[in-house]
Amino acid sequence: MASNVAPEPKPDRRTSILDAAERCFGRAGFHQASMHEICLEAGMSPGNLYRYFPSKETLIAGIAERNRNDAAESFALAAETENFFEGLQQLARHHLVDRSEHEVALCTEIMAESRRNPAIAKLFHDIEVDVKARIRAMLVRAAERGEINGAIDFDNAATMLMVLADGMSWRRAADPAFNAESMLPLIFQMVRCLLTQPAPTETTP
Amino acid sequence: MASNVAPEPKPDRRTSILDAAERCFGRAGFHQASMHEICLEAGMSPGNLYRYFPSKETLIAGIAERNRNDAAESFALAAETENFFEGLQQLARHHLVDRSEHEVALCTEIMAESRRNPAIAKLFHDIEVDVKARIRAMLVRAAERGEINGAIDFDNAATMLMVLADGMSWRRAADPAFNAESMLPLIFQMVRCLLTQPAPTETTP
DNA sequence: TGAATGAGAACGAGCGTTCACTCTCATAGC
DNA sequence: GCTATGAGAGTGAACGCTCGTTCTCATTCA
Repeated sequence: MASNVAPEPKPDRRTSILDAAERCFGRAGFHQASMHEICLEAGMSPGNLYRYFPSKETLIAGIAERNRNDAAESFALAAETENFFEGLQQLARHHLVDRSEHEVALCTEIMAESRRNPAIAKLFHDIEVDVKARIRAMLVRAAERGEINGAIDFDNAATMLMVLADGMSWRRAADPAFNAESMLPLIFQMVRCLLTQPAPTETTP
Repeated sequence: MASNVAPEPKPDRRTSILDAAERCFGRAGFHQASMHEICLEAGMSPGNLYRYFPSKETLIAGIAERNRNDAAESFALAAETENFFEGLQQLARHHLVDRSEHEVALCTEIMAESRRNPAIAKLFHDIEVDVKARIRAMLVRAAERGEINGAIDFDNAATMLMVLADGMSWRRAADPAFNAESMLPLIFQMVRCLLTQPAPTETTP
């Protein structure tokens, strides 16, 4: 991380700018946070900041990319556990409970932005696909080990787990007083049911 | 709802402006849609539009209020069914599947805005509280009828249902290709489990 | 010395908003 | 019947301001 081979002389400068921007964006939103504000937060003049990021757009993209990559990475770690439900529990705690309010706020911002900024949308979508593939792989492995029902639709089940995670995120964003931890037992009750019971008769009345 | 006692001569003008604003906001976001754009969409000059809404802020608040009220209202209707699971199914279809992509987009915008605009936050929170109370009442009534387990924690269960709904919303927002309808069977499998099975042993390891 | 690094005033564009004005039309006065 | 009156709907150029960005110039370091 410290010494790059080729042409990245001081990555710390860039990350500290991203840190400052993240604070401002989380506080005020992508389009209400001004570059002056970010410069102030980063302790840096506009002229200098623009030597590291050529536009506000790239700053937004940088934040979004870093945030999404962090999520995907933390995910990859927990996906490697031997016991499926234990891995899932660890994942849930990290992703649903431990995240700061600030991170949750940033997520809502990225989400809203990705609906109108194609570059962000692509980033967002690619990582979503990656995460879903990982969850699916976790499920398949768990089924092979006999931990969950092998007859379920793995794609739908993976999507459902993402729905649950998203729901917890949105709830945290909507209500600062929401106690994510207290919901975990119910979440796991439902997930166990989802993954171990036979699929319901697919009636669509 | 109507603030003035007597002289509300042409409410259609206000709603048609709100309609135009909703289209613009959904397309570009609250802070990237310009008043000029909204004026154009409404077929009206800025000067005239400002006779109906004194600021962009009030326009945003108007949109958010209308949107939230619509959601709460559609909710109140379905909550009155006799059979609990039937009412829930109807509610789910209306709220999770039938909503247009545009409405979903607007929701992400309102959510992001409510994290930094206290007026919107209050609006948002009040309606959330109202909806949760309604769901809770539905659950209590269902328990009295013996449709669901009477020993569950009604508050947590109501919150969990909202988590599910939020998750579906967010998933739709994140992925335009997401097929909400195909998830309904799984949702209902999980909800049945949540509401009819005994609560899990509350281990927090 | 020369390149890298940094500062901060300045710029033009675009924003939300205002203001001076016109148009429309029902009523009043003759 | 015809014009004067006045109130409200509607207009759009213009304003002040803030924004993202750039430019010029200083400082630091090797």
